[in-house]
Amino acid sequence: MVADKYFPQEIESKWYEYWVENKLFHSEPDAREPYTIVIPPPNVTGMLHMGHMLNNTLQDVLMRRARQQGKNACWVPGTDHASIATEAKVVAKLAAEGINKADLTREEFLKHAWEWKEKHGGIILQQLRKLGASCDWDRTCFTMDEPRTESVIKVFCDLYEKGKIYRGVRMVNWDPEAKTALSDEEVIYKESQGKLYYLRYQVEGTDRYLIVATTRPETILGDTAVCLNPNDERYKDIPEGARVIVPLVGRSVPIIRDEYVDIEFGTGALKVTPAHDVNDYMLGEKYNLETIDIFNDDGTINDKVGMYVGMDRFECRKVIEGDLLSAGLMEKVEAYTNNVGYSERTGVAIEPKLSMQWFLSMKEIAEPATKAVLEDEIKFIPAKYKNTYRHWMENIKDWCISRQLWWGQRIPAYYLPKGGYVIAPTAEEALVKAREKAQDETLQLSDLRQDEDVLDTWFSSWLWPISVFDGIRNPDNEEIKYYYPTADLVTGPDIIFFWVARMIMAGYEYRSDKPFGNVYFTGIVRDKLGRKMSKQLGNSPDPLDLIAQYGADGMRVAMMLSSSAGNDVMFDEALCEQGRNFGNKIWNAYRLINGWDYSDLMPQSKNNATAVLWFKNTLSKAIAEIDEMFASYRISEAFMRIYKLFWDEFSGWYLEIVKPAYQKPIDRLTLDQTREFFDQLMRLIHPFMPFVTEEIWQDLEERKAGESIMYAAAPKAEPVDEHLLQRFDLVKEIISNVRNIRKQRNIAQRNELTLNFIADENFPAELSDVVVKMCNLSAITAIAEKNPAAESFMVKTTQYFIPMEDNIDVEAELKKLNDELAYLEGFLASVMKKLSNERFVQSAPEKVVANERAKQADAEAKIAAIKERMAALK
RNA sequence: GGGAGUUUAGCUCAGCUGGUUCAGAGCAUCUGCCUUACAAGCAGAGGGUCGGCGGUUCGAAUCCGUCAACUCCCACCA
Repeated sequence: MVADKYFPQEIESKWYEYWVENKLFHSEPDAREPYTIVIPPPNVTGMLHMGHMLNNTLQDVLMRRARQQGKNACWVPGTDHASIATEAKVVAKLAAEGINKADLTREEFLKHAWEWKEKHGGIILQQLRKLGASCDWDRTCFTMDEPRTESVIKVFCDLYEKGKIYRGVRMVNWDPEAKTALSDEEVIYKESQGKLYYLRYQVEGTDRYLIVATTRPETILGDTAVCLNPNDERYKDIPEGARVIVPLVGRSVPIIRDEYVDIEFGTGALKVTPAHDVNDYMLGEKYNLETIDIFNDDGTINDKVGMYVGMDRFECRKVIEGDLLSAGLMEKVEAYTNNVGYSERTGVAIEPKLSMQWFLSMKEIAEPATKAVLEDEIKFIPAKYKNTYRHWMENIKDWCISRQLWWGQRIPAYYLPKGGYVIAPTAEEALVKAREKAQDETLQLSDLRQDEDVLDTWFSSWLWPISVFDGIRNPDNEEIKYYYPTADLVTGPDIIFFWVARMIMAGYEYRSDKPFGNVYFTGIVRDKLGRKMSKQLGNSPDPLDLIAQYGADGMRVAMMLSSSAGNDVMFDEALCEQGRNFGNKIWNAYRLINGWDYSDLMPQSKNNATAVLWFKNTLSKAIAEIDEMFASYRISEAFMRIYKLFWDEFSGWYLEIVKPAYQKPIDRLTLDQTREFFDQLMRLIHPFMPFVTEEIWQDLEERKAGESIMYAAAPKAEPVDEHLLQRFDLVKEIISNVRNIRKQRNIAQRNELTLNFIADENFPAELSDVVVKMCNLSAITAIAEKNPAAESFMVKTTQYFIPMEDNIDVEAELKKLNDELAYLEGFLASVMKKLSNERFVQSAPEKVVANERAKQADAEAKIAAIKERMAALK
């Protein structure tokens, strides 16, 4: 017996515990077909936000649906160590305690970091439970736990041995806040308002000045050339080998000429700072220029040049601007908008910086991964992301995988005392290799120095679908063979390069197989004004508050209601309310049938038999459509179909038809069939609303201990009697017409009416009991002639009359008929226009033409009937 | 600068290979109802030149061209 009122909060935690206690989420390899999803691991110290809600609701729907289909469903949860983000948080926390990271040893810092992880880590997974996520918690992984770390190190060593990992000095994106290199993907370009400074460079030994435009005057400290376009007429007179003096710095640097310089931009003269600009770096390489790195790792000026030492780069820009002005070396300053790269994690402006980093060469590894997506071996939903993917993959650059951080997997490179390094998974193995390499058996562990850097977080998570089943360390284990490749991946398009593409590469590199069959891209959750949800705007509701208020089921419905694949979700709290209301509807429908008395003696009425037959077909038809929608990943549509099935067709029509009169019993057969329908409906709804459906399903019958709707088979579609459904639509239309007349004439439902009709083939005689009940008719009888003293209406070609004791409003009736006539004549005219068009009759398919002829006949019959009726009224 | 996508009712979106008067759904709105499952509800109603223009076709929301607006991705000329 369920409670009177629907309070989701009262049932949800109960069933979640039940599922967990009975290990209903747990999966082990067996004979069934596997269905696997690996969770996109959230940041270990993160908090749940609306994006997680959307993402995990979808995954849970897919999981629960798979279980209903008899698959062995396994959803692997876990968290990501998120090296930069987490390290930044720990640094900030230590700073708040007055501890400077620089004063700590690596070991001390990591101790703090692990403490932080133990304290905050996994909160997010606890939160997911509130949503009803059916993850196999026994399998919870962490990208930096031991098996995952060993896998990462093993892969690093392997790729190194394959010659795919190399070390070198390159221009990288430097984050002066986190003091680490970033990959290209971690840099976000934003338009910013800046200035374009025109600086005066004196041509050495002359009075002439070259005017050079730059957005970054502070980098003059690192200037090692000025570059002109060889075709630039303005500078033809400047002799080869001329030099200029860098303003303020006084350094003499060569003038070089290269077509790279855009004659149109600025003055056509470019200052070259090879250490601090990617393009300048390439010029520097080409012309063998000196490289002067003027910044410290934190973005302050170093002592290389001996000016402005210790000053922050932006502070320095201001000061230099003033100094240039007062020295008369500034021609002018213009407002200028340009794109500046910012760190995705810390938000500070990126400083291009030359440094020694580790790279993974991507070209080869990308090939099979590109092919897999283009050939639909892996399907993207929606498919439009295939283009994005292809474009990136075909222009892929090497991946900078080293980070100057401590929180992460330390690069297994060990430097020898006399130069050179070896790569090995452990220090002991490294020592063996080092002794061999150095031809020195006396080398000790303490002689080796391990690389200080850690690996990019994504270098760990790209292995996720494999490493969670230990498929890197033990490639032949039973689990990886059973669960891999996984079925679906649900994630956001923002990490298509960071993660999705790289998982595909790792999949082919390490399993020679795809990591997943389908990638379902969700959109971004925005507020109802279309703005991204953000902490600063304060427009991001706390999902847990919403769950507390509307229930997890309501929350899940809200996520399903407006999210077709790849589209952003405009979230509105009203959607949660709608979800909760639907839960309430289900609850009350169940309370209704649950409260019915039944009688074994009572035969099933024709009315009830009809209703049961109709709903059986309606249900089957819906199931077939829902199956189709799931198959094409139109999950929101599937939900909406179920929503309408339950609310309109089941509650609005079926239950109203079979509902016994007050305090009257229902016949046993109808009751049983209704409860069976309810059972099926609960199963259909369960993937979307697991809690309320479990509560009711458990109440519907005595269940065995540990039994759950989660494993009740999905309802199957039976063949549908379309003719019956069409005939029933006539019934609905008749009922609706009668209701309208009642309303217009203000006749209460409890007052019986008589309904007459002029019989023809469009009168659903076999279903008429339903009309009698729903319209509260004393009788429904055929008459031969029109009844002028009656309200009338028409359904298809059949005319209906409700005799009225008082006079009917002839004027109004005529007007009604007239409107209808006008409509039908217009309709007929449009049909005739087509049919009289020879070319239409010739070129249109037969079916279409036949259809038009049928419409013609139908309209003509109706028009005739209306005209007769009008004549009778007059 | 290059590319992709979007534009249909007040809002969020369906509308797949052109063909029913094809212009739909949910929500919101309006009207009438506390009818003993549910007012978190029931019964009804209104609401759109399918972004603009042009073309193909017997026939266009649907195909083509063009213009406009918005969104996103990539590149990063100082």
